[in-house]
Amino acid sequence: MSIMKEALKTFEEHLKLNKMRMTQERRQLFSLVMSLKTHFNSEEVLEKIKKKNLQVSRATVYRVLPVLVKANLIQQSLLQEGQAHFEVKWNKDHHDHLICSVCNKIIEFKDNTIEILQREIATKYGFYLEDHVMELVGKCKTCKKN
Amino acid sequence: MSIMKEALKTFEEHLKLNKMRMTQERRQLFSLVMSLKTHFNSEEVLEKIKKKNLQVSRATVYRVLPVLVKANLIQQSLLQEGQAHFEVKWNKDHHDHLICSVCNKIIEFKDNTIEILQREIATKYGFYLEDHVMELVGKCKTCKKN
DNA sequence: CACCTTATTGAGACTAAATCTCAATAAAAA
DNA sequence: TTTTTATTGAGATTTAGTCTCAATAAGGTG
Repeated sequence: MSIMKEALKTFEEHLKLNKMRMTQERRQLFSLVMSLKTHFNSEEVLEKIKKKNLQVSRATVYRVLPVLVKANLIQQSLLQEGQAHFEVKWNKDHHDHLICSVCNKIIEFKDNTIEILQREIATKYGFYLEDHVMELVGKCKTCKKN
Repeated sequence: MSIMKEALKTFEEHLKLNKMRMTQERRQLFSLVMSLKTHFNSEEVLEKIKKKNLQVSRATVYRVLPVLVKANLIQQSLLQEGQAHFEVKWNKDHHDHLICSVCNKIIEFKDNTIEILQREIATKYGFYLEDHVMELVGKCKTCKKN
C-alpha cells in the first residue's frame, strides 16, 4: 500500500474514532498538506488553496490543521515568528532543527545520544515524556562569512 | 557593585551604543522587569504597571521589551501559547525547560553533556551557534497520576 | 434507496496581541 | 540655553485566529 494511502487510512480512522466525518474539504486539505515538503503556516495553505481554485474556507483550514496534528500526520513546530508553523510528520523520523538567524534556513538533524539524555532528564524529574523541541540557532556556513 | 547596578550599566551601555536614550519609561520598565522571578508576558508587565500607577504606555512596553532582549538582560522563550513569553536572563545560568502538558508547570534544568553535543552538531553543519531552545513536554509527577 | 440525525461548512463579525502613526515631549549634544 | 532628534502616548490599524449560525452534507438506519 502506498504511503499516501496509509496516511489517508490513519486519517480516516482518526476521524471515525472521534465521530468525525470525512468531507470533501478535509480530503482536499489532507492531499494538499501531506504533499508539502517544507515547513508551512496556515496562511500559506490558504494561498495554495486559492491558486488551485479549491473550495475550502479560511475557517475550515484553521479547523482542520489541528485535526491533522491530533491524527499525528503533521506537527506544530514551535519556531513561530508570529504565525503557527507546521510540518508533515507522517512517515518521517523525528528530528530537530538548526536555524540560521540571518537567512532563516532550516536544517534538520537527529542525535540519538541527546534523545537518550532527554529521556533520562525527564525520568529524573518524574516526568512522563511526550514530546520535545530542540532548536539550535546560529549563523549558517554561508551567512557566517558575510 | 550590586547585581542590579551592573545590569543597569549594561542597559545604559547598550543604549548609548545604539544612539538610544535613557528615559524615565525605560528606567521604570527595567526595574520592574528585572525584579520578576518567573516567566512573564507583555500584558502581565502592563498590569503590574497599572497596579503600581507607573506612567508607561502599552506601546512603550511593546517597544522596550525587545530592547531588553537585545541588551541580553531578558530572553524571549519560545513556549508561547499565543503571547510572547519572556524571562530574566541576566546573571542566570542558561537552562532549558520541562513543561507539563496538563498543568503547564515549568521546571528548569541544565545538562552539560547535551550542551556539548549541541555544539558538536552545530560544528558538523558549519554553524556558528548563538543560542538554543530545548523544551521537554510531558506529564509532571502530579498530573501523571490523574 | 430514502430518511433522519447531527457534524461540518462558509461568510463575515469578532477578538486578542501587537504594530503603526504622528503630534507633543524630553534627552542630551552643541 | 538652544537645538536636534529620539521617544512617547492615544488611539487607529493590522494580523492571526476564533466564533456564530443558518445552510448543507455525511453517513448510519430501516
